[in-house]
Amino acid sequence: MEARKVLPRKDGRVIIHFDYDCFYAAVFEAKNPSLKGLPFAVQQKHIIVTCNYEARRRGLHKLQLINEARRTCPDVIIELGEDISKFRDASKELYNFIKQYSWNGRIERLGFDEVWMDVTDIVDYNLETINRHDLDHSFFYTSRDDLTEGFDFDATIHAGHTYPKDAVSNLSEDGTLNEKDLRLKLGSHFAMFVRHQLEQHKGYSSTVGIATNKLLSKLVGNLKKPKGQTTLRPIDSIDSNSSSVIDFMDAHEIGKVPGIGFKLAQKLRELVLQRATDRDPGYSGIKEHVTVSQVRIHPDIDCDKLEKLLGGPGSPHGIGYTVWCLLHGIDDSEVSQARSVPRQISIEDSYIRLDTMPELLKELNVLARSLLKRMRIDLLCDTDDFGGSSDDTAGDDNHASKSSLAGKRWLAHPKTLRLTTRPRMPMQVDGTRMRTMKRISHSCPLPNFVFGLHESVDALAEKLVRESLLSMFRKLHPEKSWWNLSLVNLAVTNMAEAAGESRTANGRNIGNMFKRQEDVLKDYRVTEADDAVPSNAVVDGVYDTTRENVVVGPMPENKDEDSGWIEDDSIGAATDYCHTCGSSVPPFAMIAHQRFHSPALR
DNA sequence: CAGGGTTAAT
DNA sequence: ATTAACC
Repeated sequence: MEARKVLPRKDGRVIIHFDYDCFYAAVFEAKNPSLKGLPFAVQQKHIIVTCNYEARRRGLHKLQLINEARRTCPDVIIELGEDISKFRDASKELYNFIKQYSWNGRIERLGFDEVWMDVTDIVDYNLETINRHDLDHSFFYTSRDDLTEGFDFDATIHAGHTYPKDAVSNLSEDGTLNEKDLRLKLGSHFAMFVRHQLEQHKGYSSTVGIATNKLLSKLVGNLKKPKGQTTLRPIDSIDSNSSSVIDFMDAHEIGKVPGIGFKLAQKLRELVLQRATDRDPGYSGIKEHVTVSQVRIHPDIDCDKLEKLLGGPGSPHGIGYTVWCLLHGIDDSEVSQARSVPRQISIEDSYIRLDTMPELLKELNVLARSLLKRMRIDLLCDTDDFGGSSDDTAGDDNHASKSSLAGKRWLAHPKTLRLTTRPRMPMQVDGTRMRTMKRISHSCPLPNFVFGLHESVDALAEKLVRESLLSMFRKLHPEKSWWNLSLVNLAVTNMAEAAGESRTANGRNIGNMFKRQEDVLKDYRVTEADDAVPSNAVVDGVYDTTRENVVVGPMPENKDEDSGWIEDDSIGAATDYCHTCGSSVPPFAMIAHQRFHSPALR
């Protein structure tokens, strides 16, 4: 390994990061706009998960206890947000909306309320056509195909705010630096435009950051929190003695840097504060505010030392180098391509107390049902009807509410089923409870019967619990050990995409093209500018979307994996029911089943 | 370190 | 197959 000098940041890209403002609250407000002026919060279990800005003005904040919130603001309106399906739906809708403005498909979601977009290609295209002698009367092309689509803008300035606040605007005259700056200016105007479309057509406001990589774009957006946008201009002095990026990163608390989570942050703090962050007898609430600069300045900080400190069993290789890069604002990770199917589907719930078999079985059934429903929503698509639409006209086939399943096929088959629990730690002698959030999990092949569309979700869920989940649970919590769960999570992972899979066409397996449903955008006309929008950036555009969305990616290599899932040979017709847990158990297995219960009951 | 997740990298 | 990290 070489002693690296300043390996330069790559500033060749333009990345936009969107963050929808108080998203959960905004979803409720979109449906019920009268909430907007009122203090409004969304509750999950006993906490406020988010609240709108009116509520924040009155002293509420995220992750606040309900009681405390009501005391602080008796007028607050609270809605329950434990069922997250509407948030998921809204998130997908907004994501798909933004995606229409992407040319290269590099658009990535993080959680429900954040999206990155790599607009390098769009910026470069516009850079080629822009008139450098009349920058303040520029036109931004938002479509390659239709040159009437776009908006007027002033390319001499950034849209919105910038990080070096009012940086030396035209400091460098030598092409390269200005070119960098110009690219980000274009990016900022495009960001303003998309953000504006979002607000006009979907009713959601967002906060955005524009920079040359994912890390910086996300962080810089935070500077103007509600409804703002900020561009980070990478300005390095010629002698490398000063850098806006370094300055920007330096001020951050170490744990605020994306990619440095709880554990890494703790280790870095220990390094800087020498060995005493937590559990320091004598001190309880020390200020453990360690900044990026403190770590970066620290003598023991180079890639190798960091690797020794942070690397270990279970950590990714090269973590030291990665962290070193993050501290310096370097992040070469790509904005990932939009995917047509998720990598994983999981659902979970948490419990105050879950320590008996009947309760567990009930909860497993509930979770399994939701999981199967979600699989049918996210993984099932209409089988291609060739032009002549299949009876989707008036004739609702026999009342069938399940009619929708008729012509459906699976876009992907998850191959793995995973059960995760978070055991509640037993009480200690002093009555305290070792706080541990650790999860444990067990996985197994997902039985193929779950893909059957003729059986009801309820029936399939029961079968899944009986034939897979119970034995998995037993491996996580072996007999003899008493358990009390604070969380149960069920997931299907390891998606095998079924691209050209054709079981029906014997022998004939023509590579089938499938076109994604195209979102049909009506023509839009924008008339209003956002607060932060400079008046000259008012956009006036007409859009049409004939976006081809070809699914690229590895061919499915569909290994067998279909054809005859062998039933668990020990499962016969279940005729008896367990008196303890109520599950149906084949007679020959009842003895073992009972044994399963008894030691657990102490 | 709350709650209901998702993703990436072992 | 399991965990860390992120929202």
